[in-house]
Amino acid sequence: MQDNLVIVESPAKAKTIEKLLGKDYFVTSSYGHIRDLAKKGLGVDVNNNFKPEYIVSSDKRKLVDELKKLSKQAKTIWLASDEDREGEAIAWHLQNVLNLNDNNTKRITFHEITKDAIQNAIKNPRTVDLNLVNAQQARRILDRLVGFELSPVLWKKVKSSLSAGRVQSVAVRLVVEREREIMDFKSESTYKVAAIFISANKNEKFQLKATLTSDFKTEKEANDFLERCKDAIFTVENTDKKPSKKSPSAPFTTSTLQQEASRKFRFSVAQTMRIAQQLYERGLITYMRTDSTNLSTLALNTAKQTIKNLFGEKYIKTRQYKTKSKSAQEAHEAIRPTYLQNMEIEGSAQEKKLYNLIWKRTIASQMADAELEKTIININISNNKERFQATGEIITFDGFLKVYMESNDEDNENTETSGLLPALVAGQVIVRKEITATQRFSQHPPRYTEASLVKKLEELGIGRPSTYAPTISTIIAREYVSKEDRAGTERNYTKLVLKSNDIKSEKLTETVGVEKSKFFPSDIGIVVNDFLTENFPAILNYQFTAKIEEYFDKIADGKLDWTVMLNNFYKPFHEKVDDSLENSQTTNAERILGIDPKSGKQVLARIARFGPIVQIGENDDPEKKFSSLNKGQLIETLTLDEALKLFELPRTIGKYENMDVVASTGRFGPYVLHNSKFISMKKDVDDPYTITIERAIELIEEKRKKDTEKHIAKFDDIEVLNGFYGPYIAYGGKNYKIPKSQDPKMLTRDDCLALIEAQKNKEPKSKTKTRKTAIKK
DNA sequence: CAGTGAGCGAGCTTCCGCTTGACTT
Repeated sequence: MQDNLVIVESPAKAKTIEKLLGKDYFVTSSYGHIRDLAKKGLGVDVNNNFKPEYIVSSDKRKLVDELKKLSKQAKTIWLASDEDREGEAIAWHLQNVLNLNDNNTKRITFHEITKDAIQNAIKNPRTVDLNLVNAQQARRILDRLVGFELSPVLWKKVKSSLSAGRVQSVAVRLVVEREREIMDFKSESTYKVAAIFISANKNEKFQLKATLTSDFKTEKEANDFLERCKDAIFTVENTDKKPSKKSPSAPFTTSTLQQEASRKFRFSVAQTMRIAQQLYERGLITYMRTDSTNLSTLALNTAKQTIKNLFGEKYIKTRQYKTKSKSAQEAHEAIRPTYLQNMEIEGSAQEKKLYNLIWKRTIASQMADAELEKTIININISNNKERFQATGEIITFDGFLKVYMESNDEDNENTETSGLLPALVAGQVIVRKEITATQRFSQHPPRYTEASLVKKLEELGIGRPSTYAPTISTIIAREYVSKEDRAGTERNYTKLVLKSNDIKSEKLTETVGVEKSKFFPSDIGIVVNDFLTENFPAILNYQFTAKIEEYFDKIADGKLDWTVMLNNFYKPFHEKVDDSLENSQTTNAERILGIDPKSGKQVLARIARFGPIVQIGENDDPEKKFSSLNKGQLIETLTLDEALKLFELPRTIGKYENMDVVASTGRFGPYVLHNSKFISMKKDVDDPYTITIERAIELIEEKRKKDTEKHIAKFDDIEVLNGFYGPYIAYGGKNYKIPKSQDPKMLTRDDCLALIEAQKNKEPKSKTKTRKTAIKK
């Protein structure tokens, strides 16, 4: 056993550091925090200066025993957890739980895993910084108090098992408020005018695209303008050339990586993190949970060399990026390839893609600015005060654009910029070839994607790199929000075209409102948000986290006592909790929609035990009827007509083989019911309100055919079936794989039994798993 | 899997941030 025991947070990091430190050091890891507030109850004694009750979590007990043993054998213990608030707390917990002595325990930190940095750290040890630890305790305890006092209020006033917290509740608020902005949004149309000009001289050939600098509100105005253009003379007023520059973006942090992977590859944030973790564990990239844009000197030098080799000296520009977020704790580097000279790696398609993206972003960040030349040509209209403008942009030096271009959230369809413009001179007359006025509609603010929500949270300083993905999972798991697609609707628009001396008006249609993987709030999400913003505005305030972070900073600087800070927060907060438990209304989002013309009874929408419903008849009406809302419908926006339509299902549409055929919508979408068999309707093809008996029979027959194909063979109690993932064997309620080498049609009973036996033996030992990720009931 | 929509009320639920596994379909 070595004399020196070094404890870091992550095992992958431990491995690299051990290599750098040599044989006198044994490096191991704590796997993050080793203990936490007690799970049962509050875990904090609010009447005794917020004394925390810390418990080593069950899945860490073995590890802690191991660390205890190792620390007893070592002469010196080096606590090398991260340099931030959480890392300091980990060191402190280790010291306490492992009963480490002050005289042989040393706290070291480094933000670069290089031999120099680590040896330097070893030379300059310190003791655990209790102020920083206290800032972490304050953070931890405040989050516990908020979460564990607010959630029970929701259980009582809204629905059991709900949750609230400093981070998740604000995330939900963002989604709900965006949806409300969209509900209130009134789309307005304008007429945008674009023209194509050609030369007045027949020997000179060019086409110049230009747009009018102002829009028209109505079709009449646009038409009048085109009328005037008929006789107008178009003259180049002036041309203007301006050089401009584009600079590369900073290297990746967790959130920018999530955003780019989402925009470029449509990865979910969890997916991105999973892939990045694999790259990290294989030693291919630096740590993937970071808010730092910092690059090590080693990385800067390798980048320089790599750029020089690939593109030449003039593409190099060494840059050090300042980390934007104030809360940045600079414990890590930016996310970058460990070996920048490797542009590509081996691995799965996804790993290759993500790695290459990280490589490009890192290399680009150390490359020269791109140089552009922007040309603007203003075109005067003889009988109009408006003017046309053509803009062109050419790249005079590509610089970093050679490897990387950041994607944009908004698809900016309106900005039309061409490349090189024809060389025109002021005073030159040009001729119109075509002028069009197209009706365009203003768009509602975009719904959040996973990545854009993360971006927004980061801007507000809410959440940390390690929690962005879990926060998204939580608000989905609680069913406050859902990630959905929407088909979009058709919209008519008008286009006026002036060609020669005719103005033609065309009626066109376009599809609008198509959504892919966007966040929509649920009814329960809306109710919970409204309740919380009404009763606990301070906590739901977007600035709340930023404000308390200032206090945590003061605690870390030793300028504020953490218990004083907590007391100042907790007293009014807890009073509000008590007051709310006592006095606030329980809420079920009830909304009266109107009167059912058939029965004359009241129609009402509300949240019931299993979700949102509409109800015809008062609560005390013994003949009241219910129906669930369809997917995508919200209580807040449901109309009386939509509500009544829900009661048209289930619908008997006819008979087949002497049995009723019923169309309806269930939990899994629209279906046809026949002979007590359910057959799903085809998405975007069938509609339960309009489906005919002929089409229903088609579906029934189709299903039957599929079912017969499903059964490949049957031997008494063993069946060979065709499943979603291919053929398999079903026996005793369990499924077994069929190796690719065997033809499922040729299997005998004995073959099957052999396969079953073979797979039974290597059945995995069942481990008890209890993690918060499995939140579903 | 394609329903229910209350009801006695017991007993449970819940936070945020550090870390990796071990589940399979």
